[in-house]
Amino acid sequence: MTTSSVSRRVPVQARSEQRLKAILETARLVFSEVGYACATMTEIARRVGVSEATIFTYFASKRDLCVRVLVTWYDEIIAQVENELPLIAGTRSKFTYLVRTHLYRLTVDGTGLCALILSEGREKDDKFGDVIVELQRRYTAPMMSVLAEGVANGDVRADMPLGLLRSAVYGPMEHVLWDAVRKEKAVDIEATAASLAGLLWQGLVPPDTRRAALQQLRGDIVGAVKRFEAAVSK
Amino acid sequence: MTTSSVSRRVPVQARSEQRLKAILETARLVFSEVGYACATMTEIARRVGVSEATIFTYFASKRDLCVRVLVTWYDEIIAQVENELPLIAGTRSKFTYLVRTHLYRLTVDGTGLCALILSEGREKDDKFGDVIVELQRRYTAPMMSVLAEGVANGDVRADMPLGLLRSAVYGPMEHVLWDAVRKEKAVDIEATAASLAGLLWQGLVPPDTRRAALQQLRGDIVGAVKRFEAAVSK
Amino acid sequence: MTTSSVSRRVPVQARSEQRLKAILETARLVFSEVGYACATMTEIARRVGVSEATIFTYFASKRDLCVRVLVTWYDEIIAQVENELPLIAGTRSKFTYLVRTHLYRLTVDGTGLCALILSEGREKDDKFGDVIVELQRRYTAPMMSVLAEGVANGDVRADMPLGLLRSAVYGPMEHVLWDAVRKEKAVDIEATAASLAGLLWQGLVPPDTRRAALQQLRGDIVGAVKRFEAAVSK
Amino acid sequence: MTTSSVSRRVPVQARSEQRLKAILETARLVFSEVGYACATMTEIARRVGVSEATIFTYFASKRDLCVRVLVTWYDEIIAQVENELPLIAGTRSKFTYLVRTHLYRLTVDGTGLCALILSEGREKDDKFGDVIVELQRRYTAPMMSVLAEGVANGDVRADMPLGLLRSAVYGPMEHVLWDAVRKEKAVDIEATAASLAGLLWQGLVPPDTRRAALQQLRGDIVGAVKRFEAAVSK
DNA sequence: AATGAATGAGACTTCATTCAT
DNA sequence: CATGAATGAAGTCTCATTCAT
Repeated sequence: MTTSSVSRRVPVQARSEQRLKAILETARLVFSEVGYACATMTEIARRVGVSEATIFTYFASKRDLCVRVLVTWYDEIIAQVENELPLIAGTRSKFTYLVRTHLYRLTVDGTGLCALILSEGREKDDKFGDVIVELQRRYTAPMMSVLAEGVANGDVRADMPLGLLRSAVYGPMEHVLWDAVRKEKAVDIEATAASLAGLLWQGLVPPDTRRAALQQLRGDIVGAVKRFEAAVSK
Repeated sequence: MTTSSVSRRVPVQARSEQRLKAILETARLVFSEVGYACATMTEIARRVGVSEATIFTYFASKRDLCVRVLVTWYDEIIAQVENELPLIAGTRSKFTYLVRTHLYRLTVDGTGLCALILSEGREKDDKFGDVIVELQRRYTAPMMSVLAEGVANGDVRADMPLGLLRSAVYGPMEHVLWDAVRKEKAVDIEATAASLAGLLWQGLVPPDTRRAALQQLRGDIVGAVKRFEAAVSK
Repeated sequence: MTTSSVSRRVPVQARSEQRLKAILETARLVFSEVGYACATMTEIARRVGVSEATIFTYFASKRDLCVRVLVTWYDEIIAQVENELPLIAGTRSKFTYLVRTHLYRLTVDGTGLCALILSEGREKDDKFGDVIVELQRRYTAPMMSVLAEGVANGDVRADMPLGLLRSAVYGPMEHVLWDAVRKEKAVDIEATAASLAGLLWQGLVPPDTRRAALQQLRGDIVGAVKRFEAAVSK
Repeated sequence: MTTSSVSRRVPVQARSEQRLKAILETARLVFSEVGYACATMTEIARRVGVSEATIFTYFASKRDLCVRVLVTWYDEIIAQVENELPLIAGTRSKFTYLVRTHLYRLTVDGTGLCALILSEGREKDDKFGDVIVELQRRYTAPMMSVLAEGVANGDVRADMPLGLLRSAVYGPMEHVLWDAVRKEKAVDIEATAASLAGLLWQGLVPPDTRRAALQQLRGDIVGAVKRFEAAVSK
């Protein structure tokens, strides 16, 4: 009311876009906090400061709003990763980066969205179609690449399906965060990320690394002996 | 249906207990499938083949029914573990057993209950009071003991909080199963359990034990060789 | 259970009658406490210590039970009054007796039944038919007789319809008791009865009896004196 | 119906306020007729001609609706009395005015609300908190003042607690009206008010008024005699 | 006679969604 | 574009009542 009469020169389109963003952000919060089923359009509208009807001029339905929230969220984080990951070298470094980033994201945005995805993503009557599955696939793609790469160059064990490795990586992180939320205690992201990355990486490296190390050691010794014999025989 | 037409000699009490069990089982299914909020008494009643009102003669409320479902489920699995675990010797064997059992349970009952617990366990307005938290604690107690024991006797790394280890263990399993559910493909429990247990265990052992020793040995030899070669080449 | 095997020689009929009485008494209590609508068969059954179904073998319906409760209650009090009233002589004494008795009854049984009658007796869809009206009529009959008698012999004012007098008498008593119940404070029946009876009786006596006579006498004397003075002063 | 086809120029706001009033009025009726427990939102909605849900956009709950009905009703009548009472002089005139006004109110609105207040006001589980008690207090405040005033200046007997006087005053009126409702016959308000006020007032005046009249008479006579003797002795 | 079990009908309440303005 | 108002559909829960045993 007060605002509209004074605010000049805000292009019509812009106002709409701001509003759209506001709704998306608020919805993200609300869905995060209480889950899809318990979230109400009334609450979202109230927080944004518009009427419920207004939301329906931007989004066709509650479901639609939720999907857009998820897509937006994923897009942000995927973009970030796609920007930063290439700057990092080494399988292990990349792995550690992804772990930290994931943990960071979840912590900042609450685990709500995560829970949302996990909870709602599994309904039989695929309320959200395959949207979530696809987003999840895109989101985990970089990690999958890193792991695949690792497998290829021998940094990562090749004796398990990649899918299992992915679970072994993402599972703990979600678990850590739910724990944190449940106990309402803050997580020391950096420390946790480092610990988890360490533990997981140790689990991920080929179990034969030690044998390999032995092989290498033997190679070294054999080489040294050979060189020694060569030197001696001169 | 089948029963009702000829139902003879079903002792009065028995009928009631069967009903109770039927409701519990059906409710377990329904809650698993769609979560607490989306599950409806109507649907549960429909599947059991009774009127909604009947359910309310057995359970005071939807919440009550759900709590009883969870308690029942946990009680079963906890009992099983408490029976079998003592028969197993060795930290690693116990660990592997617990992983397999957990995986097996989740697979058989669907991950629904698991999701239920994780989703509903985190609501601010503790709809379920501390019931869930306590159940969860009892359930994970054996694993925590095994890990603690391992830490004590040097089988398990001592450089991380136990809580983190727990997350590192349970997280992947849930993840694996959601994946399976999402893709509606069966899980080869034995194989998956073996793989996961292997991977996780490798992550759990103290990073410095044998490998570090190997590294040191190799370092020593390489150093010696170098010094020797240097001496020779002079 | 325990009882039935030992209790010998209680004639079948008697057991039934005891039970019937027990139900009636409990129902009276419950209806008194919470009113017809809020009273539940479950609660009554629980207090009596029988199953709900049992009550339905004694009473056709909740409504029926309630009517029987009222009839029983009225019958008791009506019988009492019909026994005692004839022993009392004098309009005013009878009046006072009735006031005290009414107050006493209501206080002992709680005002609940009274409220019940007043609340439920006025429903359009005469749930209770004319049962209540008729009971009420029988109950107030003695008081009406006393008042009519009083009017006949000049003890009670004749310038108002009897119905109004009845209201003037019973209204305050109910009011007093509701007040008491609302404030949860005990009523000093004797004192209150005396006060009320006094106040009401003073209102009931013909306004013109003694006072009017007095007025007239005074008028006469004053007139005579004036005339006399006038005559003298001339 | 009539409105909807042509509804022009009904200001947006107005429609809503009309609705609110319509609901309040209808609810007042329904609650009056059948009491709180038996009144259903369905019935109220049906009579107003809206859906049940609509009512819930105006009132948070059945209880809320009922409270608002009561408050509205009381506010109206309290306002009226506070306007008119100061214009009247003399304890007795004020008393009579209040009796007539009360009777009039109750007759117009039915005694239903009154019953509602009395019935619901006494529930143990203070469904309505102290709302009713407070309203009742405000409503009867003017009468209490008048009575207190009367006691102070000797117009009203001082030998009973005010509370008892209040009961003696309000009780009969409610009784009269219930009678009327039960018999579905109209009440001649003016006549009944006059009669009741007369009867009650007579009960309320100090019982020694007659003795006072006698005293006065004797005084008159003694005075006259004195004047007579004085005249004679001249 | 007594009852355990079951239920139909209906209560209040919530909420996503529509629509005229 | 924004919204006040309205609502249908559905949800949880209550309770008097029935019936086979």
